[in-house]
Amino acid sequence: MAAKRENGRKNDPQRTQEDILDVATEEFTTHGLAGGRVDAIAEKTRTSKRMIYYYFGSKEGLYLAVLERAYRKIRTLEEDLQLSNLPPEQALRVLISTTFEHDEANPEFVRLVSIENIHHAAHMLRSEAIRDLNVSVIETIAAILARGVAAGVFARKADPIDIHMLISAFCFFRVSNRYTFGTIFRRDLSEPATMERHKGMIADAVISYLKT
Amino acid sequence: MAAKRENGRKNDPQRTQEDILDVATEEFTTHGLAGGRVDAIAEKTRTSKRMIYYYFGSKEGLYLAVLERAYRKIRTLEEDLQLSNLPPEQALRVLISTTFEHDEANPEFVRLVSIENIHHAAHMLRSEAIRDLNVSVIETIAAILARGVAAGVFARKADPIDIHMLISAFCFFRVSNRYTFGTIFRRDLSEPATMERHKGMIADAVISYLKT
DNA sequence: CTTGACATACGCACTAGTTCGTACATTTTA
DNA sequence: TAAAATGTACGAACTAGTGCGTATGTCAAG
Repeated sequence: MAAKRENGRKNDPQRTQEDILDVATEEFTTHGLAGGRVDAIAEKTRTSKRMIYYYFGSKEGLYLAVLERAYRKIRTLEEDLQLSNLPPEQALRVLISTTFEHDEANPEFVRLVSIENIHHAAHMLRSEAIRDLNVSVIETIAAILARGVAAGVFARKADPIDIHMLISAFCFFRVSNRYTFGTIFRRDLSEPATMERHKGMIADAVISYLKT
Repeated sequence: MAAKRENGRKNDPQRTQEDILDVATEEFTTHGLAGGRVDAIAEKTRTSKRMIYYYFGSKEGLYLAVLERAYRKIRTLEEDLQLSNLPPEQALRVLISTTFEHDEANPEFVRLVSIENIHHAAHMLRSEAIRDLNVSVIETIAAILARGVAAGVFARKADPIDIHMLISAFCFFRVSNRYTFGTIFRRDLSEPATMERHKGMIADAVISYLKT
């Protein structure tokens, strides 16, 4: 919006807040909630610590803002996916691909969710915006499964939430457990060839499961 | 080993250390490494903070000891599993069942691994004991897969580490993401009926994948 | 179009409380 | 008595949060 002038201050609340959230996301995802330092965030910001408290009230408030922004980002990406035209099997493959690539492309989000689980999802509980999410994915899957069963391509009547979990678990784990898994098995999970193989594997596993 | 006498102190270093480790495990798994408080651990212990530093040197030293003990506990459990007598498909089902139940029975372990991943597996790297683990599982899976392919029951030549990941991801995710998943989908993952269904699902998914 | 009043945006430097770690004293065991 | 094990009390450093003063933008009155 407004260009930055050389001399003197230029008020730009929106940009200041975005800047704080960017830095805070980085800090929290690499050190956790308790491990993240407000002073460290302040230092890496264009602005000061005082501003963090001015806008977000507390460390927890800042963390919650980071979490909500991360979820909001996803929602926008998940929405426009036209699957009802595709045949069931192909629709499912597209959905799985999308989930896979999404987790791969958003490790900060994956890490935030991991952190939330360590804290028993305490902050998510307080945010209605977040809870109401993800439900759309279930409806999408339910529709695909129903079409598949009706068309006779899927033999098994599976629960859509279970299927979502089967897909999500694999895609999420690849990112969330990248470091321990990589260390133990000396394997780089972010290598393109490995990624492609894994993407194919989870899709084949889900589909062959449904066909049996 | 040594019984506790009523009057006066009874030196029992082993027991003291075990006690500290028990409490520390609880503290770290519920608050993370940075969030865990040494003073809180000391208070819940039969002994004092001084002893924590006497035996473990530092907070990180204590954390590492907790981590190593958790891994050691697993190794002992995983060893005696006689699968080479069973037909491949059944052997795989037993292995999957074991993994599933193991993760379910050891949420502290799952949480420690999650915490390690947030810290980029930095502590695991420094512990040789931990790195050399898990390799036996891969050999077990490799043997089962080879037998299955030879016998013609498995059509697909899969990589054992990939298969381990497919299994492990699902079992791990159910426990590690219990809170966020439960919150979003209002589903209690520790319910017996749900557990049984999921255990069957992951086994069926892996096996139908290999048969395709 | 200038001036001044007021709300919002911002920064410095400080405080109160916490947290890891230790010096020192003491007890138990051998 | 020496060595190992343990308890108490304290300190140095860190960390979340704040008091207070300043800059900037807006809008209405002159």
